[in-house]
Amino acid sequence: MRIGELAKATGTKAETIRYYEREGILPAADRTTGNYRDYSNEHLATLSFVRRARGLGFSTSQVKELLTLSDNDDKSCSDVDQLVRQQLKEVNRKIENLILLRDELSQMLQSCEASRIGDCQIVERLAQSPQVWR
Amino acid sequence: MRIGELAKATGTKAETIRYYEREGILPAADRTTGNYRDYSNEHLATLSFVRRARGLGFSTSQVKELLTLSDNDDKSCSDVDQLVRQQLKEVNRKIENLILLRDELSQMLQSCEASRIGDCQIVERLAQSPQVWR
DNA sequence: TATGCACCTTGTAGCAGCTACAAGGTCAAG
DNA sequence: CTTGACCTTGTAGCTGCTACAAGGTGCATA
Repeated sequence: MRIGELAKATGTKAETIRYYEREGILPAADRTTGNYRDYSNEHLATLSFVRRARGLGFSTSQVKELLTLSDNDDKSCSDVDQLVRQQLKEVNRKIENLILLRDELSQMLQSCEASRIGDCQIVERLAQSPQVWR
Repeated sequence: MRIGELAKATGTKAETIRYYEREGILPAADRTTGNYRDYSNEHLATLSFVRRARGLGFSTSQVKELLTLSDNDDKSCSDVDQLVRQQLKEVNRKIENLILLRDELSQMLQSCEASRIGDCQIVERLAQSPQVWR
């Protein structure tokens, strides 16, 4: 199948697929006589895997690791487990930070609604609140 | 005050401060005879504002807007309110996505612990699960 | 006065993960 | 034989910094 078809099938832009090839994330495809990339079902499966892992927040280098691991059937499972655990931790960290952030933002909104007229309390808050972030 | 001092005072790298100047986020400072940037307390206040807003997840262009708004005292409050509301919405969206993501990741881990030996269930899941993300 | 050292200057390139061109080649339908 | 959809490579851009390199400044000390 050509790049456009693969793109459609996986919801990936053709440019992104070529980018993955350049980066060694997706193996290079065979070429047709007209020099078009010619993808196999293997490619389709791998690209789906890649997109899924990326969608789960794994970095491209983590995705590469996952792909390598999933190729060697022996001893890989604990390593994969480790990667997933690490990613889960990271996601939890992000969630916590975002919740703090959300609380601050909604407090801002509340303080604004309290002050009908006059100086904007939000701006004040932005300028003065304690530096809780990060 | 020189850039290093401002950097320390705000927890910002000097390079980032110069970047903000280039991008028109922070106004350019006066120069000393030796061509060093010489910052005022106004700059300090503005940079604190910028860092705080960035820490709350506002993009640099949103930060610019906020700064412009906070300069014109009239009619600005509702615009600021709008920006904050928009950002809050964005943050909530991110939180929801991350929670979905977390659930998937922990399900993966559970399926892995279930299968003591043999093929890695995580890899299977990565390859096959429905495309829930995004 | 010389020298060392911390600090500053500009300019440029790099990071991730794409995305968006431009300029041209291929191929099937009409 | 032309049109138009698709493909090719190459390069530059996006966000928000960060990290150099090569050189200038300013102050304390020998």
